[in-house]
Amino acid sequence: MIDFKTDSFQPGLSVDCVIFGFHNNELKVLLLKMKNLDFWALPGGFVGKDHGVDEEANRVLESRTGLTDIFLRQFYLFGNVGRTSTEHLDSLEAQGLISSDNVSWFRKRFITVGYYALVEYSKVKQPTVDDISERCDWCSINELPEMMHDHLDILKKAHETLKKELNYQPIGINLLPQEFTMPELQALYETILEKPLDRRNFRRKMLGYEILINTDKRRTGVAHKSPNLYKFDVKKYQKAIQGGLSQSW
Amino acid sequence: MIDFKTDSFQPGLSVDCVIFGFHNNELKVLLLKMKNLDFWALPGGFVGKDHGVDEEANRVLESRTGLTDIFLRQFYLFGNVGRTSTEHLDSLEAQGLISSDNVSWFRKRFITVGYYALVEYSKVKQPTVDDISERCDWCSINELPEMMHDHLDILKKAHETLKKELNYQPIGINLLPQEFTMPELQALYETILEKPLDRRNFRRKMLGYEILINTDKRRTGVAHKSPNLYKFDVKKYQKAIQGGLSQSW
DNA sequence: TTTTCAATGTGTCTTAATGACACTAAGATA
DNA sequence: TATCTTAGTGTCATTAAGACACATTGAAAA
Repeated sequence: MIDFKTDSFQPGLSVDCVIFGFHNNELKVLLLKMKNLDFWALPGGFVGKDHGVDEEANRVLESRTGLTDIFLRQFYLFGNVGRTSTEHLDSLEAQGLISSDNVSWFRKRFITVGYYALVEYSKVKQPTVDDISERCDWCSINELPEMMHDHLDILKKAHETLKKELNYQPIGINLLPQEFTMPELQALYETILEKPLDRRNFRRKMLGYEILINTDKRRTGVAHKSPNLYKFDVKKYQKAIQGGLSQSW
Repeated sequence: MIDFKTDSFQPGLSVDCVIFGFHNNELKVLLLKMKNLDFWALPGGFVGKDHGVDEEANRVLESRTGLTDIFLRQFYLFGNVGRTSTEHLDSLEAQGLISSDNVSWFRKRFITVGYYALVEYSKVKQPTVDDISERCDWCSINELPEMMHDHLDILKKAHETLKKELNYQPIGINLLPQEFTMPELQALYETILEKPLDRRNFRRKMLGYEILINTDKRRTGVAHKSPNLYKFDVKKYQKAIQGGLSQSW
């Protein structure tokens, strides 16, 4: 149960984080299952009156993953009037997940700022539940459960934005382990873009960015030719993010 | 003077519009000069409790330009704690531009949603002032006056966003008159991108998009060869905006 | 031990897009 | 009529992208 008696939050404003991870060749999102209810929500929070919105997004991310200094980007403000579901609020209230003191606070019209983060799946500590959620799990974006309010729209828009960002900047340093193979990197791109890519052309293009370092090690224990392990050249990677990769003009 | 006694607005939330126009080969922005004060502000508004944020942005745009159905896009939420200037608020108050009843409302921590619009300069009715502004003028983005709060940051970010958008979608249908010449279109691109482009390559690329219709008319009265007039093929233009122009993946 | 299998690594050709670049044409003005 | 300024146009070279096939490796199966 969250208590707002202190009135120390910006009213009608929340932050929701779409936390992407990559595992088993699937793009996953970290979601919370509401206690005793059949819908899930994006991890979110409310913005303290003396805290920046970015700050709150980072706090949410850290509280759910234990990670700091992570790629996290604001992508949209969702400000339609009907974006919250009164049915869902009814359910939360019925389950006692909103204190009676706070009911009016939660019933107000809310806008929410969407952020998306890219995190390394294996680095996320098995996320702990809180007062209002009974599970915090990775869900494949291909099999999403029913979601609270407009959280599905938020998630979809985050994914769209991510797809677009791939045209401007490299990706992977936050989503993959330190060392990875070219096919793994390709699988990540294919998963995000939801389409297959040519192996040879992908390799050529990716190597052309000059952000990869060949570690001269190989991944062993696979029932086929052992692939080469690469890591990112962090400096060049950052520079590529700054400067943007390919611009049309 | 704006009165908030009704308390019918989302507290601590505003909308600011960066309204771009193109005139004399300069990119211009519509700004308001605060009455008797030496700083200017983006046209903005507050979000009614039962109105969507997009809706309010459209209302602001229409109230300042008289135009509806205009390209208008949300691009960022500005949510830092210190983004409003107490000095500026002091000045507004000293000038009596904020009613004493509303002082506390305005002094609250505010976040603002940035929108940018592309409008045809000549179609904008000479904008009327309101209670708190004494002028509403087009300012060249190269010679901007001192601006209120973080409005310069907002403007800069809008311009950046616009530059990026040029990679994805055509531009001009909202900024240029119905009929225009290729050099005029090029000047628009050069102005937005802040760099010169090769005439021949620009023409080739632009015609390659297949969104232009040659009207077989010419612009007369110029002291040199009269250039051809083009117009946009609205259907194809819209389709190009939907589908995006060039994607790297 | 050998064979099989499944995935990896690699190079070339073709086509498309981009960048660089110079001359002729038109129309008003001097 | 000459001049001046800008518009219109085409080619070559370079780069990026798309399509495509075969040899290699290493575990697992035979």
